[in-house]
Amino acid sequence: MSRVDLQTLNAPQRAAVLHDSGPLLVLAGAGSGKTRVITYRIARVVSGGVDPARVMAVTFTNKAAGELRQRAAQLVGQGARTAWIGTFHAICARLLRQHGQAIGLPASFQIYDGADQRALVVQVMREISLPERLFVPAEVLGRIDRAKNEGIGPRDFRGGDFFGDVVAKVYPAYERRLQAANAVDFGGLLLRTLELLRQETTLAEALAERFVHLLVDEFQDTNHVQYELVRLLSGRHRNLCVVGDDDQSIYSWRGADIRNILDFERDHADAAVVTLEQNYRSTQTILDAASAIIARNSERRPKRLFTAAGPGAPIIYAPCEDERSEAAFVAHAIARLRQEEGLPYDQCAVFYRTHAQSRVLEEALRARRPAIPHVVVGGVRFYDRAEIKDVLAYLRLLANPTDDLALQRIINEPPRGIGSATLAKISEQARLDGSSALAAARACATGTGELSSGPRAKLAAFCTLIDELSAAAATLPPSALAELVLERSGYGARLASDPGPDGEARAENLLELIGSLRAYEAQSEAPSLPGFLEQAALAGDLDETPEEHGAVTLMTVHGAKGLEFAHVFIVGLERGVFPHARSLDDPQQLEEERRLAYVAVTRARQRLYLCHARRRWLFGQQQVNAPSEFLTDVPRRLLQTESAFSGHAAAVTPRGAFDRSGVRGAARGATRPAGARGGGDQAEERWVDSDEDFDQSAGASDELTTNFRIGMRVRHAKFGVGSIRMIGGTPPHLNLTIHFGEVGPRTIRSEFVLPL
DNA sequence: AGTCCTCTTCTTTTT
DNA sequence: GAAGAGGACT
Repeated sequence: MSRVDLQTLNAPQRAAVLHDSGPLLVLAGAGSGKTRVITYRIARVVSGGVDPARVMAVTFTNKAAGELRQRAAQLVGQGARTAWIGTFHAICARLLRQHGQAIGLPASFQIYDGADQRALVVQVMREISLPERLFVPAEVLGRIDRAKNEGIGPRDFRGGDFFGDVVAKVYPAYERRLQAANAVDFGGLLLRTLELLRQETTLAEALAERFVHLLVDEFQDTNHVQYELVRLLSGRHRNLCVVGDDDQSIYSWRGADIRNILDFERDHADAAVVTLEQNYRSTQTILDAASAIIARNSERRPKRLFTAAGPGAPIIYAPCEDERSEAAFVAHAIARLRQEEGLPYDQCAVFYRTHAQSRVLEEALRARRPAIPHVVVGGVRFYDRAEIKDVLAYLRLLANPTDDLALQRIINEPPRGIGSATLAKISEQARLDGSSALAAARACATGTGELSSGPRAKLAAFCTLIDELSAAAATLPPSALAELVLERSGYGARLASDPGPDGEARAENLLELIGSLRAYEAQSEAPSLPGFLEQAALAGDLDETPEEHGAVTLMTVHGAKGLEFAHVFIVGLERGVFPHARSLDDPQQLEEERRLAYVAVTRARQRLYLCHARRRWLFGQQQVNAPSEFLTDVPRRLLQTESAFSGHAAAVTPRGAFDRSGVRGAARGATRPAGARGGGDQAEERWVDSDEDFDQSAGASDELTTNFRIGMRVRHAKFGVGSIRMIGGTPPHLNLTIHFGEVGPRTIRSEFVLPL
């Protein structure tokens, strides 16, 4: 291993790299050189004589896979190219393309992304007349996805509860539709691969024989199906190296099961375990803060990060009046860093819990005198933009004529006079014939059905268009085909004739699409339309992180995993924002939020800024939130408060005052006629308005009053306004007063005193 | 059939 | 505050 210098590794890292054979668990704390261990290990295995083509390394994101591939190539040279390095989804797609026929999947199958899945669920629900008002399609889909992640196919799915029984009706129909469209969804890529390996045991054995070494990155994020896949593929040689950090498990909502890493030793009795605790990234101060946050979780392997670096600068705590001054603070601080320390912008990053928070920050960065260059990573995926999806739908239909979803998307896009009435006839025809929508459209256009001549001619014209394009698809490279689609469909012309402000942006996006098609053709060995569509479907929204662009990076905490920056700002540290409101009443979800906070904090190398806003405009409403517990968990000695900014922070909400206009349900509900449609029923909302700065709250006074609104549903009346008082003394008591709004002349009000 | 407007709903995180 | 659905109007 010529270029692998073991001397640069610390003892446990070296142990992990040199571990010979058998299962290996590497518990890698944040910033402990995890990627290095993986790449060095690959290099060592290869230099030890193993054919790189017999090494598989699996990651979760395309970004991580790309980095791994690149760094492996640096160490082993071009031979690394033949190694199987990719995301679970990409590797499964590859296996299914090669061998999927055995389970009835044509090699040209399509990959449906989240949007496609949702559309499909809506269709199925309409088909079996499930009211969307009652059953939210996204939740139905969520349940289906969860089942898939747990390895439960449509046949094995049992509802178990009221909602589950509804899902049990949708799931099989949904799966049938997928099959009919020759499509596989994200979960299906994994589940069907598992199905394939279980059914085709010869194939499974051959693959297990082939892959001498299997490495899995971010093992804490594996779900049950992924775990099984790994188990099967590594079953022959048992050289399974899993790397992960239970404290950084932040994808349980996607089916990740933290138990996979916590129980690895139980499942592999002879597993070697290496723990990497030395951190090479952050200052001790930052690590202390991170430890203080994560220490409150119960489900974790105890470990303690340490660093040889000194304590470094204190963490800046910035309480702000509202989200705008919070954003202004961030912009101000970055500008100052730039001015006083000459810090490059790309050394700074701002993390938030949800994408919705990025807007204010962008505005604030743009508003500064010399505007601060910035990049927002993630958000709307490129391939999710409407115009891109439209053109892709044409391409998909050409690649796969049974893709009904694609047909429906473009049959009247651009408008060509084919409306809902015609569409209904087509789907009726498709149902009668048991054919695809495109075939049914052809039948309607040529047959003597009850379609009147006008629509029929329009439909015929559309069919001719598709025929013409399919003929071209046989000979043209994908990029030329896309151009032809734009030209012949009239899509390009329509876009050109629409010079709206974002019309230009959309035209640009289409050019970029053509560009990415060309890039794909240049870089791929055997470019094909299905190949490109696969790449597009599997592309994530944060695949390329432009760190070299000299710009401040704005992203969600989820997007930040695996990255590091010299200066990190975490904004919106408020109860209800981060931790997210939906996690507040579930201890397990709260633990995940905590891990998320841990991930955020450990991204910082030198300086960390923790911000929160007292008031925030959210849901189009002014809200008042208490500081996040993740903030208050950080020991005071690590913090330096910076409230001098803009003077707003000094303003304290008068005790007991509560802006009536902020009371959404009470104000609106009162004016709404009784018995109006029940659609307005809201999910529960809660947040707390604290009068006290959290800095002073502990011990400073024995009485603390906060106002709050609580949401509850009592028939159609909702929401209360109230106050909560902590009464000192031993034992301490809570005084809870709730106004349930006015009913006629009466105020409904309740008061409780609760011992703690 | 298409367009425009209003009303409603919903907001986590993503391969 | 945005996007989607549904309704009314052209």
